[in-house]
Amino acid sequence: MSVTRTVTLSDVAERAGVSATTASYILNGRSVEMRISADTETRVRAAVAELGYRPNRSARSLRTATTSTIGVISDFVASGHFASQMLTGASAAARADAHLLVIGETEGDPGVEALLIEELLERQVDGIVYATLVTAEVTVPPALGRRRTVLLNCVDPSTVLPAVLPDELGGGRTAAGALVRAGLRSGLHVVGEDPTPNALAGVLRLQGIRARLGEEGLGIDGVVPCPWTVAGAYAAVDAWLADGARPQGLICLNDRIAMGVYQALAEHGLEVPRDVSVVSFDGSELATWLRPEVTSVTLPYADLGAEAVRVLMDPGWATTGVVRLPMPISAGASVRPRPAEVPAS
Amino acid sequence: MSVTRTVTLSDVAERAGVSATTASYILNGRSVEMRISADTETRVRAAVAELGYRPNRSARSLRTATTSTIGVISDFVASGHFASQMLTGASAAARADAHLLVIGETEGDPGVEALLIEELLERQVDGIVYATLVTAEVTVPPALGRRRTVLLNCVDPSTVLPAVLPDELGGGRTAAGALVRAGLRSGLHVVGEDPTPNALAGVLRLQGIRARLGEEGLGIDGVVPCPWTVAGAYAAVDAWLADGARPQGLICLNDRIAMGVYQALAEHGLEVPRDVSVVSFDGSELATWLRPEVTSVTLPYADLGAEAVRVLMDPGWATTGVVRLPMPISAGASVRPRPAEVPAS
DNA sequence: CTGTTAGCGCCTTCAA
DNA sequence: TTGAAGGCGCTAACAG
Repeated sequence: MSVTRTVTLSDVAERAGVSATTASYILNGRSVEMRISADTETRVRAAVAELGYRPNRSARSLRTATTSTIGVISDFVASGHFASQMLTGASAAARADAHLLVIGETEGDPGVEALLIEELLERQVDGIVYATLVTAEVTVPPALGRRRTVLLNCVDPSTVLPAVLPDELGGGRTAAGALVRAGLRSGLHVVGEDPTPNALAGVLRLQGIRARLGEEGLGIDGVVPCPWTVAGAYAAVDAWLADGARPQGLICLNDRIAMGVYQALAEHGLEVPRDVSVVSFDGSELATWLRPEVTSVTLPYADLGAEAVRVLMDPGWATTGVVRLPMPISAGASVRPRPAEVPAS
Repeated sequence: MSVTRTVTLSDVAERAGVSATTASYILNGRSVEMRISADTETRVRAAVAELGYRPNRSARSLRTATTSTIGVISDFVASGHFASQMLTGASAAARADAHLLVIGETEGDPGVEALLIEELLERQVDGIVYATLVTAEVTVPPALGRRRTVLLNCVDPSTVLPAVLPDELGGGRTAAGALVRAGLRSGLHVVGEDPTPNALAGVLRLQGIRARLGEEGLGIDGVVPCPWTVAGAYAAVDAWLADGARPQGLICLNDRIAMGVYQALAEHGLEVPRDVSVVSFDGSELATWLRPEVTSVTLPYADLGAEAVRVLMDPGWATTGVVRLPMPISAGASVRPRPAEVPAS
């Protein structure tokens, strides 16, 4: 029942009858390079197992000035309902490179943010991922200039820092394309409106939608403005329908809006997709919960997180620029197939 | 344009014309205790600012054997849809104590789990929070025995480790109480069934429901078994209603089930709460998205996370035992008020 | 009140 | 192929 003292590398070396140097080489996978005898290696590894030796990273970090740790600064990503997938993707990518994530959630407070960045820097993280819940333009704190940094789901026009974000423009095109392919040519409306000043998603999605429709000589008949919430969308669309609107196709700027739209349509006896085709954005679980499941252009959160970490680790890091990841469409049953296609044979 | 060498404590000391010891005392807030002159302190702080000094935690950790870092081992918490709030709560509580969180998401793989625990231990984390997405019984890996550990949202019957989880039994009572208070005395059914073998939530909620109803001389008329998903609940309840069932009150074991139930009820022309009162569990955002908003017994995720960290930091840690946090009810409009109450005046 | 000294555990040149 | 020695940056006795 002795007090369990920490087992150090020299304990292992002693036990194996070698010097700490030799043990260090072996444990760092340099035994071949150092041409260490198989026998020695076996003895050292045995000693490690018997003693339950575990390297002390603080010591190693002090010596090597690396920590195998990546810092994540985020506003609300961790708490976010599905943006937390960014963390998962990042975590998996980090692990693939034997790194761990230290997270600092700022809850949107610049003071907290500055504090947490300082905290990460003191901890000697090998790099920092600066993530935002909402795709937006930001100005990163200057303190980050001193450490390898990648922006996740945001861009800073004032720097050349690498950034990873979804291809919202392409996503907009994809959404519109789904309606075009279904043969819809009129009565097309967008539901939702850009909520925050520096958010990018809404603007770009709308732009993509217009571009794609334009290629077909089409356009949207209008935008039903509403907040990006279920209740907000319901209220706006309910009033709009009560006013006599009879749309053919609705593009909802996110899945929550789609849910509100479904509720409003039901209220007015309109059925999806029989009376109205609906397409949406996010590709969240909510999309699959609706009846019928809504076709949604997916925000590839996990991929974004993983890619950000990959860029961070990449030697060519500095010249990466802005990476835009595709937004795949997740097909539901909310778009009425083109009539001609049904009896195709 | 010199190469920016790391600024060390002795650089600061030199600049301020004092020894490193003195500088260290000052920066660790021990200047009063050490009765250091105000003038000296001022000079040191000025030097820190001028040089942009930032302490190196690796060195400090090596010396003090503490890291101001808490490790979190979780299966799917980070990616989880709303359980990620546990992380937020934990993060906030940790920050309140100047700690940061290092997360290791295992994705349910025991091999990965063992690896990540090792990784955390090597990094000398001050403590470990072992969290699960689903409230369940687990067996924690033995490696955790060597470090201060708290279980979050799970218990390990084979150990005396402190655990923090929701009071599901009380939650069940609360849910049933909502229906009792509304004057419902018959036609009460539970929707959902325990999905996984070691999950605790379903069993305890049901038990709480039965206990509360029992106090009123009531009972549930039956359980409509179904998976804890929207589609699963819809299918089960739709079939059940088609069979002629006409319930008065439904207690859904989670919010997704409630959504499926709403869909099925609508399909059969039944209105909430006019025809059927509905109560549910989770208190997720989804609950507020339904029309009418469903009354839901809330899983206090953020509190759970915060409490786990608090327990971990507590000196009396070892004797904490199992902490059960209350599940508050979030009132919606899905329970029909007792008729007598309407014309109360 | 402040400075001197001695490591924390590990990696890595250098010498053997 | 292995060992001895030094130091990463910081803290904490112990002296003055």
